[in-house]
Amino acid sequence: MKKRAENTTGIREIAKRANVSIGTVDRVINNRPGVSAKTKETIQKIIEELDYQPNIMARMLASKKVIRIAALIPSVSNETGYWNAPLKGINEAASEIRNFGVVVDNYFFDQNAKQTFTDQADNILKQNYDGLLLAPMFENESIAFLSRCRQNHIPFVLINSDLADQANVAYIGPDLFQSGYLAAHLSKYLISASQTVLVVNISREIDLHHHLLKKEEGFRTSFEKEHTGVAIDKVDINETDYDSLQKTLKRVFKKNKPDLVFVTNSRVSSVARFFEENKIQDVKLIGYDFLEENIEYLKKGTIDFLICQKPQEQGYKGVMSIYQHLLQAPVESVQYMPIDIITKENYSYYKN
Amino acid sequence: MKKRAENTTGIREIAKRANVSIGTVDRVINNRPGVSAKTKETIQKIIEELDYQPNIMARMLASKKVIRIAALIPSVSNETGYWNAPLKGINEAASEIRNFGVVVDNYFFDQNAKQTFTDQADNILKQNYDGLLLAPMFENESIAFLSRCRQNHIPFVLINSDLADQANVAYIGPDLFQSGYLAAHLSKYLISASQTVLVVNISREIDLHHHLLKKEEGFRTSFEKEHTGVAIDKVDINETDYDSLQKTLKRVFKKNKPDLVFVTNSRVSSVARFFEENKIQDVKLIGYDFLEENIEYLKKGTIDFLICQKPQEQGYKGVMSIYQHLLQAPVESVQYMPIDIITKENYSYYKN
DNA sequence: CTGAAAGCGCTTACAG
DNA sequence: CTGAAAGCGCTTACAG
Repeated sequence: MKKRAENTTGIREIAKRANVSIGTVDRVINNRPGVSAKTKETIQKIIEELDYQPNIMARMLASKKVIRIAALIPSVSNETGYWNAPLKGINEAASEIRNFGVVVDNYFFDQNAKQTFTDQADNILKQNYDGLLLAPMFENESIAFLSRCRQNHIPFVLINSDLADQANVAYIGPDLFQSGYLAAHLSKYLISASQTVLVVNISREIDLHHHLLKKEEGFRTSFEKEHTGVAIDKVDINETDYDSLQKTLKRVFKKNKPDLVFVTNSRVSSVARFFEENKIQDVKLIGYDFLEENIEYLKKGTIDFLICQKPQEQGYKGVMSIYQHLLQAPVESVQYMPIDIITKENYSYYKN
Repeated sequence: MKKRAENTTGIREIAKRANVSIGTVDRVINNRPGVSAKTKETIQKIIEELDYQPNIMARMLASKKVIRIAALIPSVSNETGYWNAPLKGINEAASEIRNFGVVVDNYFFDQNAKQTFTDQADNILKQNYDGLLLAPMFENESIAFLSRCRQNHIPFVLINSDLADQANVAYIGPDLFQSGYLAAHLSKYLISASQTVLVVNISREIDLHHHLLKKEEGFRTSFEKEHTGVAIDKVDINETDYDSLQKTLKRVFKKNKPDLVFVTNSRVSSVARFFEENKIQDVKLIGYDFLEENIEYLKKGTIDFLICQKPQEQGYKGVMSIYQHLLQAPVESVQYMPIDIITKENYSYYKN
């Protein structure tokens, strides 16, 4: 390896040109008070001329600072292993930047209990982190939390589902509306005009899981726009255990059996199980996420296709984005994930 | 931000415990000669006990070293813009690690002239880089080049197409065989048994573009394995200009018109143009890569689907992998890209 | 074979 | 408002 070229652009060079000490230069670079307007100006001019870029390594070393990032995401439940993937991405990013003085602490909440969310939010605020990565599953609670983060000048990125007007550094995740829209578009290949579609939202806190509703909205819009004459019913299932789900679906199917079911999240495998146990074979089924249980049903043909949006990458990029921001580097504020279609034919090639 | 905890694990602490100077500790950490076997051993023991991890930032700063990486990839020709995407990924990675004393130099060669490849290879070897990123489009020339890299102890990663037994740090790109295999699998939905398929390889140096042949092999294997009775013809087109291509295809189609054409690289748009100009509408068409001209034909329905394998990510991960390796971090040695299927329905959501 | 000193490009008290 | 000194955790000559 070669030696770095003689440094003629450092803080020392600036000091020499401005006829001041490096301490003064440091003050204006870091916007610290105690510099006369005049010297400040001359120094800034020189900085521009030299196109000075601070040496991040020297800075981190000298300041002995550690960048502390908190990540708050749902815990992996026995109902769905989805959050394994974002967590993996978060940990991957964390280990890549550990060498550069960054610590990432993971916090988890139960998607079925919003109290656990607010508890963890309080926890995080007490610890005074430098940045936050959040999966804002509960809308109102998230908004309250983020408002307190803003008060404490803690920048944050959002992953998995978006929240409008939160002054977040970045959103990394699906375009929820488009995701539902594409699902509808593909559905049109599976059914014909004037058939019936059923949208199924499964969540104990549906009113709070705004992201499900955005997907539903995109789904409906696609059908409405193209005037297919397809009728769209919907059902919200507020209990996530299989028995409750079965009871509800039985009732709905008895009343009006659909030709296609669109499940707005990863719990599509429960519906597939319902199909299997009740020998329902003529109903198409679409849902979300590359989970082992979903893939099983995809293989068998019970599920027709799954939509997946790179959950691991969301975690990885989420951490990297907040880190880049804390390093004062520019960060793309909206990073939509691609909308991947998983079928029986290509699932074995998919990388989560 | 918090102060880093009191450092009780640094080189200084090791020196104290071993009753030596930090210079000696440095020598054993970096495997430099001039340390007695005995002190070396005691120091190593302490390093293990403390689970000592060197501070990369301090190391880079003190050594004034710059990590220099060369990237050698095809230039963007007017025939195909494919290599824009990997280049973008390379540059993205380069700018992310520039702060950490890394310089990435890009070199380009003309895919239609292997001389330009060997010239650039010579160039790179003269400059004594610390690491190399290579798209080994020309098989024999690449093998010769890499053998010289090994002699010079320059580690390298391969992207886009693999080469066996080269002792590379990593391969990042498609599983070529599987890519062709999946293409064949999906083709079966477009045609029926006992129809005819034509494989088209377009390249001025086909014998050297081994990666096209690997895709063809996967494609054939899939059909053979499932005994569909489909007949597979093939044609190699050695001139990449449209007129030559048209002439050849006209001849082939006259003799035996296929029901489906599989183009093994991104030049599928030329075949689409041929279809269009000659009013061929009943032949299915499959090819590679998310390029503007390909997407145009996909929209029109001339191309049925495209296979795409994250070219930008290949460039990004290629640089990051060689960088991690030079930092002594472990790197996954085979990183296959997902095999994405692009259709009229989902192309607008695809991220290259 | 080993040690002591200087320095990498910054930041952080402290002194004036 | 400004400067001089010490130090971050290493590496690099140089001296012995």
